[in-house]
Amino acid sequence: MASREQFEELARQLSAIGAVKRELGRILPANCPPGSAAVLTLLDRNGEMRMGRLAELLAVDMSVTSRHVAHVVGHGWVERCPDPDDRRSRILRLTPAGSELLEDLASRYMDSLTHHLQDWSDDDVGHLVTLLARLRDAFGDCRPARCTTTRTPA
Amino acid sequence: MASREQFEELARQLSAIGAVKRELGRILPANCPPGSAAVLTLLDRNGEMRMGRLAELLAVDMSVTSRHVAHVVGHGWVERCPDPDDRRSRILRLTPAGSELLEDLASRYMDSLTHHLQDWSDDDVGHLVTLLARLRDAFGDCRPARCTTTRTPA
DNA sequence: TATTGTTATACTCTATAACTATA
DNA sequence: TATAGTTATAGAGTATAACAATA
Repeated sequence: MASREQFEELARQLSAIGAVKRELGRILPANCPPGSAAVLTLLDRNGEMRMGRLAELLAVDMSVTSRHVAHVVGHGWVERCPDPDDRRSRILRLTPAGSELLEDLASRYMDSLTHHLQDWSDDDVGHLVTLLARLRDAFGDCRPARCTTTRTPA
Repeated sequence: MASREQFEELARQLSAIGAVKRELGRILPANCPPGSAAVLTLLDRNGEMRMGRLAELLAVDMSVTSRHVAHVVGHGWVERCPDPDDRRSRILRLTPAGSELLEDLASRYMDSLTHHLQDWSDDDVGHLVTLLARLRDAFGDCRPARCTTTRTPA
């Protein structure tokens, strides 16, 4: 188990890493904010899925997911298909235009990261990726608890 | 130099780590949003400083810094002292109340991180902290360029 | 009655631009 | 004329709550 000082330092570094996230966000196309990029990436990685599942992967409330999805659907990057098994639900699927945009995003990330991480070895990046994945995993489904309380029946 | 796939994966993990940051943000006291916590932490770590320097450390525009500082000053956690060397400038200094709050924040981070990172070794955390610091460093001062253009003289 | 998803509203964070006061 | 900092305004992200449609 790590020390208190280490945990404080970790909290600090996580706060500071926001600058890197913002910088990577700035290289995106003007009509594709980071939230949209996240949706497209997850659909590409995990295949078609329903809103609820996407909200889980994004680790945000479904209302937030709904807004992000509305944006990418509006741009033709994702389509919302009816779910034959449950008519309340909708299946989200990447369109060819969405895949094309993802290619563009990958190039942009590549450009920025090769520029900033010139002296990083393959192992350095691999190690960081592994630790970040492990950290994310350690927090599991950490979305705020939805208020499931049915209005007091009487 | 790392591969394109690794860089894509890094971009993904950085996006996903937002969930961890949000979760850590949720454990803060209601009157202390993450932006305020960041200001207090930096003043604690680096000692008193001017607005411009703080903006640099936060890696955000000075207008953003100004808002955050107004909040912590409003709560009595930081004081803005006149700078004897330059009357345009103000020196920011942590107050005793600010130091006290930082103690509370450290406990909260400690609680949450010990809970989530139970099976992490000292080395695991140390390694992650080191790599995050190096990543942040690789991006240097990545704030958006201020528009310094003097209105076209003619 | 519970669940899936949407919409309305509010709050935080960030950026741009215009402004004040010094230098 | 340039710099330090503030304020006004706008856009993106997220959370809560109320709602509609379906299970």
